[in-house]
Amino acid sequence: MKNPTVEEVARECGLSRATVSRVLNGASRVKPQTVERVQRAIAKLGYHPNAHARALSGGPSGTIAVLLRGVNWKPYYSTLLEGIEEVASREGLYVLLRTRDYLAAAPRILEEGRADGFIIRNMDQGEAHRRLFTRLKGKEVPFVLVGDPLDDCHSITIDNVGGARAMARHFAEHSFRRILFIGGPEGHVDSTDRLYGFKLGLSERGLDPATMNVTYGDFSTPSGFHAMRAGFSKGLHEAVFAANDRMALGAILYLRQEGLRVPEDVAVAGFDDSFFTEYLSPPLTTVRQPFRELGVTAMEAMIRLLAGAPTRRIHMILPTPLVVRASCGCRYTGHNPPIPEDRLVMS
Amino acid sequence: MKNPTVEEVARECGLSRATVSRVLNGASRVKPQTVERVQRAIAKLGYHPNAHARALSGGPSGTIAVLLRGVNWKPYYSTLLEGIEEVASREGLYVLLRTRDYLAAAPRILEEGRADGFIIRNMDQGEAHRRLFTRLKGKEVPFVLVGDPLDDCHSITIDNVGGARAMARHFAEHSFRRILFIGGPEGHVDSTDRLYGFKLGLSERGLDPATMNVTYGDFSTPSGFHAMRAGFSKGLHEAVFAANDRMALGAILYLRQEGLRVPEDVAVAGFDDSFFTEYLSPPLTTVRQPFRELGVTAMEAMIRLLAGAPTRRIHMILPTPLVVRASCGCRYTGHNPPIPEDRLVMS
DNA sequence: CTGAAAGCGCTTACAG
DNA sequence: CTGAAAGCGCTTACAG
Repeated sequence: MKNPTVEEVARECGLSRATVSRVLNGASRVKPQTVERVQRAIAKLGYHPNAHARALSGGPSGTIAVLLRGVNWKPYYSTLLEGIEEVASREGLYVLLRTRDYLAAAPRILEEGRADGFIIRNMDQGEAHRRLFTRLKGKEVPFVLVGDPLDDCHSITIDNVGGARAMARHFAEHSFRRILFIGGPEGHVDSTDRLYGFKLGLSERGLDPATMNVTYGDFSTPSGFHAMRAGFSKGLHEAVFAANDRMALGAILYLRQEGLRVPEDVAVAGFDDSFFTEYLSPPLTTVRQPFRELGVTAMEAMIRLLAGAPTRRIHMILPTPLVVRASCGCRYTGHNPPIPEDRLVMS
Repeated sequence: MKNPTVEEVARECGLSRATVSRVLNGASRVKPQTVERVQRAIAKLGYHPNAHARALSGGPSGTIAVLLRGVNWKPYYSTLLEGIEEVASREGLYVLLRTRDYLAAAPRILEEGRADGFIIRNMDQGEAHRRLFTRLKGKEVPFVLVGDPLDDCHSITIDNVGGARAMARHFAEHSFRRILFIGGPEGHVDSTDRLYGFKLGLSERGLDPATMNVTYGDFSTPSGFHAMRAGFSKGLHEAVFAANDRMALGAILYLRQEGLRVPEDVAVAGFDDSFFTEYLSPPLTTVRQPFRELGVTAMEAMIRLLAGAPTRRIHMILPTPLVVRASCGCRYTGHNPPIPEDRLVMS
């Protein structure tokens, strides 16, 4: 059974295709009466405009391409996408998701006219990204970056520096002296920013960042384990700040293996506030990343760009609150035994 | 700068649009020489066929709609999508992802011609799903179900029954007698199947399933905690099997609070093999869900359907291996301290 | 406020 | 093996 077309709607209500099309698109200069006639016919026939015909004749495709780096899918992408979809669905937009070698796929998506805009998780491979961005600008297709910001692009970022800085201050309140920082892959923007913010916070409290030890992992739990061991060989630390929660977990596993108690012997903190942190023993002190808000904000920015609004660069930095639990040595009066609802449901 | 069109490619190589179009689509009856001429022109101009024009004139849209229930995003969706994308990108297909009220969105996606096929996570709301499936069949748009199978639809499922049954047998080897099953929401297919399989396994080993206690949660960690408490009030159990890992975690948290040791006092097992299970103390015995394979298999089935192949119903059930660690009382010689790579990267 | 007509960029019988 | 022409379903100046 074929879909009805504008033609048939027009016949149904005794008007022309042009008129039907007009009421379909914002009813500019159409008699209210006529609008109603058309709408009745549309309802009666169960008419839906064909997306391709629409896009081909100059309209928008109604879809936004979301490009995320997919090597090692990250569960937080779920939350990010949730935020993106929340806004997209409200605006009647569709999401074209691409996580596999998206740098290669993006130009095709662009040239084939499949997306009205792009939301891109900018991370490494700066050169290749640059080329993509230039191309997008050439075509005047709007795009917003999530993560690593660039001066001349719209971007939504998380306050890595501020979060780490707050953690440093908290460490200072505990009067920790011998501190270990476990970073992600060397050169990774997020990790670098967190290290920077952490050092900043330390010096603000009169501590010399140079006395701090630094080892590196790759954000995975096992790498945290090994980075902790490497740090351990440089001497005993009172406190460890890992650039993400999973490495913090790895560090805890190592300390436990060595018979050290957390936080009595060594305090540990992470970054992300992943769902499991509150169930660790002790519950992990960390920094919360607002993933859902990141998605919402990025898509809202996209909506504004699509509306052809201002040329002012959008540069937003979302706050990253400190979440103090017990692994730093604080007394945790929080939700363990567990709160009624998970923030993140896993099955 | 505008994209080149077939017209321009045709002019460039001195041929007609028809011919160019032919080499674009499988080069049926075109002189090899000509093919080459056209390809050169395409390369020279950096030509990409417009997706909408193509779809409008009878071709495929090249996109598959993936519908997942989004209320409470589940991290395992990341892994499922990874599998789907792996195959999709290999086949040059795009993924239109929808997780928000997809039952309402699906008809629009269908009628607007946005997808050549649908991959749908069928779970609850049977009636509404049925209507959607009928509609899809009416339009002859192929779709494959992931999860709950239906006789007259193509589907890829996970062996819930078999996995739970294997767990029951394992419990029998431990000679557990007083057993508690913690289910998901009552009536939830996955949970029901796991309960069924578990009972099956017990009776196969000469144990009477009727002696087992059952309490229910909603798959979240806190609900596992409370379900464990509810079970506790029915007497002491030697072993607990939770319908997923997060509830198993909740159960462990409750037992710990009560001063009971796992597995010495109470053995605990879960289902899913989520990333965190191996880092729990003790590492959790569970059943592995092959999420990536689920995605791969579903998309591969879609490819076959798109190729217009056989009308035989596709009904696949993927195996769910038992993962024996320490929480059941077995000696775990596995990867803790952690293995070099996470199966699931979290930040 | 409404309609007839051209055009968006492709594909596919139909001729040759 | 190749080309001229019609058509996919819509939108948008251009007239009126």
